[in-house]
Amino acid sequence: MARNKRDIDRQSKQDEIVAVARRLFLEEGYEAASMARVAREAGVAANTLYWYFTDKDALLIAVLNGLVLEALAAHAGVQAMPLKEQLLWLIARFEQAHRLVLTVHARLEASESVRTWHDQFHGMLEGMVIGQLTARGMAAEEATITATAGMFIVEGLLSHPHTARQREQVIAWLAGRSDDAKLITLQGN
Amino acid sequence: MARNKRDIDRQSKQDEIVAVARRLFLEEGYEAASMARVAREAGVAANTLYWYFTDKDALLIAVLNGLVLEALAAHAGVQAMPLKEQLLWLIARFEQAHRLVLTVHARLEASESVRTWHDQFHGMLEGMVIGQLTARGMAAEEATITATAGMFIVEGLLSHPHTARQREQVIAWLAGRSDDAKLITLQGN
DNA sequence: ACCTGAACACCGTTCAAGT
DNA sequence: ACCTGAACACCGTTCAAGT
Repeated sequence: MARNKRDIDRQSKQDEIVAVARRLFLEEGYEAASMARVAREAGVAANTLYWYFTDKDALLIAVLNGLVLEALAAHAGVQAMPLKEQLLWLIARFEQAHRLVLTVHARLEASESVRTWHDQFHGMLEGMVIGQLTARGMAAEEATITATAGMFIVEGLLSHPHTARQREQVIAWLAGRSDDAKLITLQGN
Repeated sequence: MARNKRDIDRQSKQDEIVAVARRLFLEEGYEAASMARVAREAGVAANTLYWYFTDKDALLIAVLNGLVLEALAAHAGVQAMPLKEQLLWLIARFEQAHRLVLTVHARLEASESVRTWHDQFHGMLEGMVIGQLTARGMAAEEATITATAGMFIVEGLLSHPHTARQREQVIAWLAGRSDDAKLITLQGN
């Protein structure tokens, strides 16, 4: 909670750096966008970045949090749609950030902070999917497995170039699978 | 086709370097294992590596080719098993190489040679899965989609830490999906 | 043909010094 | 508190020189 002017200044400066980093990370990739480059485009010396962020991974996480927060806000507008449409929306939205999906996975082993962020993100997203599936009548255990498989498929689509047709088909396949599970659940009752 | 002694010498020296690189890449990761380190443990100067390999990505590809070739040979012994068992075998086999799965994806954009290798590998593996699914009676188009989704799920399992129980369940879920498809195909006839 | 020492252009990060 | 110039320890890679 930023109170006084100093905190607000610090926050806005930090935001400015994150904005530059976000643009460069998305345009050229995490590895190709050096700290020196980010600093130059933000109008500060390279080592000044370390006054605001402990290291490059912390800067990455700040960028990711921004992207996720905006996506969550935008998701409110589509959360009433069928799950299949929501997944297609999600993939389309994160397509421009597909490089960062690969980056996060690549830095999992080297950076504990990235690993922590990744685990929390996965947990949150899976929780949302499980919630929707159970609300639609799927059994809890089946919903958990379906959510895990669904995450993997979404990640796969984001990580691999593919045609619009392929995307449609794979997501329809996934949705069909969860429909079957619901049917089986209902038959069981 | 190595004919004379010189070619054989070159080949064996190359193999020696690849063996060292493989051990280091698997143990410490591609990024952490520097060219200097590989060279030192192989008993040559760092720049000597560039006499045998054009760059670090070429060395990575040589390591990957070795792993894949050995896996293909070993696969002969399990190819009669149900697809579900084959997938579990595949995941168990590449578990120790899970870091390299992330590495390949991370280097897709930066390195054209890695991208080419990755695309060929995906094509080969998907082809094998599609072949098995159609041989078991699944329709061609459905088999293609199932194979794509299956690859994504296997990659997801290799990329994310998980329990043996989770692995069993997700693979069973996937196998169940392909059984349903076969059933539908048969009903259609 | 094969191998090397020395150098190059980077990289993320640290530190002492300034205001 | 905030920012910097200079340096540090690396990195992959290149090149001229040796045998």
